[in-house]
Amino acid sequence: MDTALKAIADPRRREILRLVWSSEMPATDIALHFHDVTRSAISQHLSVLRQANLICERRAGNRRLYRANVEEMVRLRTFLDQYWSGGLDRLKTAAEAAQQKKENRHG
Amino acid sequence: MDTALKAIADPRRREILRLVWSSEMPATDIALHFHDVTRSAISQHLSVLRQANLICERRAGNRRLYRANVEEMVRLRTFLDQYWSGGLDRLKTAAEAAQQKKENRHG
DNA sequence: TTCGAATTTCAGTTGCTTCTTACGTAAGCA
DNA sequence: TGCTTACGTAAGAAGCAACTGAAATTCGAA
Repeated sequence: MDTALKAIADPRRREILRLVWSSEMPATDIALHFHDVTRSAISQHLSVLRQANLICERRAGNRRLYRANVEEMVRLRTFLDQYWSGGLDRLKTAAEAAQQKKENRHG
Repeated sequence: MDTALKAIADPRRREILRLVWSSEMPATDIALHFHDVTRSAISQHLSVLRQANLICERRAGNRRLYRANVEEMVRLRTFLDQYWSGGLDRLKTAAEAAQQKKENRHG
């Protein structure tokens, strides 16, 4: 989970995921979207995403087609949601406790 | 936003945020929760979180009290939500397009 | 088999992250 | 004033991350 979080912390990798979310795309096409780095760099980003299990690779002849692993993306979002809602729950509990205290003082 | 994402990509920093989410806590107490690193390391994590605007600092005499910047946390979550829902939207559009194509073929 | 295209992998550089130890500083107390 | 507590900051080690350019791999085509 930590690997995935680190993977999406990079804007280039988020952009790659965006490209391959709704349809698969060959590595070259992905690389063409980035004018400031080499293909090699993109290939390495793809490798990071693959290790984080955030993309799937399919070979078709000469090419390698990538697409986002939506299941894993959803799992990551669930993890984040739980993290946030856990925090908000504690905040709520703390607010209620403070309220209780106040009422006790004034009652 | 990127700074914030990188900040929460670290499990120790997520744990710190969890500690100070619902109530403020002095640096020493925060550090005491971590038995495997020095106080200095925690201080540096706090500095990373502060630069990401994810925590607020308040000085009280000798001490420095930290608490999560909930507004910023919410903003970060919103950003992530938009990222995900953007992806799911594209996925939906792509699925509909594929469906349309299929119907055209068969019609 | 030989060539070219698509793509990864390797080697090397540069810069960032995380950590430790040591030091600096400000507030509070004797 | 001098000591202690609660911190941050500096300096340096070790490891990791992001790149580039060159070499290797793998497939399709001639």
